[in-house]
Amino acid sequence: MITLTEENYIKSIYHLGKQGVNNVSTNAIAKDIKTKASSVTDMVKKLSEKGYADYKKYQGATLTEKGKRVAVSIIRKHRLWEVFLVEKLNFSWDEIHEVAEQLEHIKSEKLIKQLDAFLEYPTHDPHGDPIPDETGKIKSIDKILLSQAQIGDACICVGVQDSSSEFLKYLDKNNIALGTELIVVHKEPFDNSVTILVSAKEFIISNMIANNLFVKVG
Amino acid sequence: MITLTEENYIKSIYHLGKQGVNNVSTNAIAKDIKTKASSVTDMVKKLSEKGYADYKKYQGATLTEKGKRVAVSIIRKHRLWEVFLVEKLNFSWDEIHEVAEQLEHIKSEKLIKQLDAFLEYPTHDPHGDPIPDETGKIKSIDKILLSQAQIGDACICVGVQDSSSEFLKYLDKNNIALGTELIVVHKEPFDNSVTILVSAKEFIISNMIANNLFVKVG
DNA sequence: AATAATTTTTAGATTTATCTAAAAATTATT
DNA sequence: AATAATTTTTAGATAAATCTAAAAATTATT
Ligand SMILES: [Mn+2]
Ligand SMILES: [Mn+2]
Ligand SMILES: [Mn+2]
Ligand SMILES: [Mn+2]
Repeated sequence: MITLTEENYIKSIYHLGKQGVNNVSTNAIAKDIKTKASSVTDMVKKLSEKGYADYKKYQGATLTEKGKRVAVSIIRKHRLWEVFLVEKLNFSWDEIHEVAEQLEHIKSEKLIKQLDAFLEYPTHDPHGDPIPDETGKIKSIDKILLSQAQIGDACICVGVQDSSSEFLKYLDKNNIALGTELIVVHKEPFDNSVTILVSAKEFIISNMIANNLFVKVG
Repeated sequence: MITLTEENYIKSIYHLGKQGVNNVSTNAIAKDIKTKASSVTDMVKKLSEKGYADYKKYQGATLTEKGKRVAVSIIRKHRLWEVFLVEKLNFSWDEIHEVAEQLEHIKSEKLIKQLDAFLEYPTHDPHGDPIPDETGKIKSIDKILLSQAQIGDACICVGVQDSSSEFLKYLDKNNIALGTELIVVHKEPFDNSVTILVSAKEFIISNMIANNLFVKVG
């Protein structure tokens, strides 16, 4: 039996492990989960005992294959529920994450299988993140951060790095959604802001925005 | 903040309070929740402190208005989710209860409002139980147990008392569903079994079955 | 290489929900 | 009314997840 708390730690280790180092530090998990390092040490020991993680003192944690399977399964549920909320219940993309954080822990094989079918096997969630298939396979498209695009590049928005409500509302306000086409007109060396051309209008976005928006070039 | 455990106790007190006495006994709750009486005493004290229940030592517990509102809200969620599982995800009525037990605790006003709309404001769940409206109002139809029906009564099945998988599968196997029409042909005084006429065929059901099937006469 | 700063772990408490065993109160039976 | 049976409560323990404060180990800086 795996508890909700254990699931959240596993998810955190998975996400942090993706973005850089394999051995995820105690402090990194603590910050992510909003708990104290001492609590993380305890939990990471438990996950190790249960076979979900490898852990040696002072060396951080990594997920075992078993742990990874759990992580991917939770992420699959999370993203399918997000699709459901947007497609079927008319939520907007900035309102879904918190609800999906709860729904991802519902335990029923059949539920998620049927939900997947009901949504007609979506491949990406409303934030552009790929949905792992039943076997845990994740096929990610090649996307780059808008901040990495070159002047003259014609891009399509395909995802967000940060899916906080504040950031998503900013994009809504400025008519940027997934699928929106844009051209990089100028990159200001001084502050790394980017001038983009969206629906025939020029528009300047800060480096922070450009650093959180994924695009596909070409 | 109300915990999942507190919600389950409140739901139990509500259900037990309906079926008979107002002051629900410690033992009754313990049996229902599958816990020990001593645990119930502790929790009932806490619910009382938090204003969800009235409790005096050795006198059992009743829900306050606040407690009742919580109970009805959980029941509303439970039943809406059951409708969703059957109508949208092709679950059968004997598979939904356990999943709904989990889903009923998801916290999001908008979620349940939108789900209700998505399901087109259903009035009853797949077991024939009424779904409380947004304000908490429950309009129940007048139904009786089949065991109470008289010989010659033409009935329509409208609900089940017991919604265990075993009972529901029994009904499925014998082609009895909500909406099925039947006529009471005979009531055997010796064992209280009931002979019914369903789709032009006679069929004997035990008293136990007749005691768990709700019908509308006329 | 020694010292300082930071990170991580340990030790001990706390909170929530549970349990067992015993005591107290209530209810039923003689 | 006294005794027996049952129900309910209390007292004390336990498990999960958290916390604070202090100790230990690691990493960075002089
Ligand atoms: Mn999300
Ligand atoms: Mn997402
Ligand atoms: Mn149910
Ligand atoms: Mn039901």
